[in-house]
Amino acid sequence: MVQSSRKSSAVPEPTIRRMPSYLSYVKVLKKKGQQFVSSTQIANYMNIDSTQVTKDLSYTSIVGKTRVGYEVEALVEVLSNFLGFTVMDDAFLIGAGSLGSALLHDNGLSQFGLNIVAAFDVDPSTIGKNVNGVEVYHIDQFRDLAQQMNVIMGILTVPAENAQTVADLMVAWGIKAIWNFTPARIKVPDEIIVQNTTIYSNLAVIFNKLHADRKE
Amino acid sequence: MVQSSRKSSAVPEPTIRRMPSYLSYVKVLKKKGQQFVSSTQIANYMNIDSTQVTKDLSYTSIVGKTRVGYEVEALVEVLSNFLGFTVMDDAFLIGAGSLGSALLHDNGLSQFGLNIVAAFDVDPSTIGKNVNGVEVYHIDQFRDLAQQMNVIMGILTVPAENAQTVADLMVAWGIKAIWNFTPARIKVPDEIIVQNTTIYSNLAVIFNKLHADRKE
DNA sequence: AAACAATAAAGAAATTTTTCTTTATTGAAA
DNA sequence: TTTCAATAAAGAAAAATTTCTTTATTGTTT
Repeated sequence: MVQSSRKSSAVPEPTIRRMPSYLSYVKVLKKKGQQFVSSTQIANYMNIDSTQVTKDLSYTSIVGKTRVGYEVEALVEVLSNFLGFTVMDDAFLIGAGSLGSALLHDNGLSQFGLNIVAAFDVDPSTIGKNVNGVEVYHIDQFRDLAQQMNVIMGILTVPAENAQTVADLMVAWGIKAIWNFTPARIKVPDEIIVQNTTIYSNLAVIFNKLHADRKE
Repeated sequence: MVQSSRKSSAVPEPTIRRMPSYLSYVKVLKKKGQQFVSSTQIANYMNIDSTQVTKDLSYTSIVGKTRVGYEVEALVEVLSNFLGFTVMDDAFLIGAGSLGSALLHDNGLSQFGLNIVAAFDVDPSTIGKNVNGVEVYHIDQFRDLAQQMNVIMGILTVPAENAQTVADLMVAWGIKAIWNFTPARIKVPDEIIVQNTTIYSNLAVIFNKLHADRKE
């Protein structure tokens, strides 16, 4: 079976995944007043090879200076832009349970270009509440609000068994991307972007390493 | 700069990362009473190539039957064991803020072999509370409890600026693996396993795809 | 009973990603 | 001023991962 593969971009996904960490780090340096940072310094922080950093940064417009490194301020600027963190995108969050409200509490998201404008649930005890400045509505109000609000992303934090149902609603209501925090794999039309984020994969990786250690 | 690379295992990490999803899915099938599952079916669910599934499963001990597939019950068993989800490991969680308590509320973790036995914080308003059955202690009590409890993993959900300090404590107190949910990159001795889990990487990937679409 | 179709498995090929090597540049030290 | 060392950048090589191809098997249909 062959999978349809939209050549997502010229930039390797591993590179994209490392960049937010570079950015976090360089922001700290900026705060400290450091003016230049070398690939070696970033690599040391990240525990990766320095040529990896150079190569990753070569996908952006920044150019480093031999023997000096990259200008910190410019690098923050360039990375933020490159990653799309400077233009704010609006999102809805559906499922205001424990994970959902943790995300609502995470003010870091807005720093990375994501603005959660409203949350939805079906649980009467959460509806009407205001979580860290975000109003929780009944899910039936989703459609009306979505049209008013020009929201392109839906954050899916409902129980796994409801994931597909809610995803279908999201698609019907015009969402472009779904950030799926449930372990369920949802089916959506090709043009909809889905990003699955499940922490259990990470747990598996840890256990695998722990186990390997035990065997050695 | 060359990085020390402990050849973590013979099994590719991407494979390890996909396996928990296979497991989740096959568990659902088991509940439904389905007796066999083909690589094609799993691949279809996961939206990946079916040979990928076959190859991934070949790292385990299971053997499929031509024209039939894999026995569901056996597959659940084999995958759970392979991933180390059947032996419960004990963990401490440090930082009982919004993300921390979301993790405490996630009963799925115990299904995947992780048992959070205690939580720690410095905030007087959370100390002494019981979150979903887990007691929250002052961080000073960490050492005593760690020795009593044979805990091998520390879950790090403190603010980024405290990550290194707390990681140092964890190491000093004999933890073997750190699951780092902060954006900070921590420095620990080589033998300590660190797994960084930051959701912002996923956000970057989504934005990258959204952007690519806009450009097309 | 024979032909067919769906599948697992193993290995080869292709692709992607990382690491290595080389070169040129430039600030700092001698 | 000259030499040295640290660095970025580009390209080559290596390694890892995914996809493709082939083969053998076996349930189902004719």
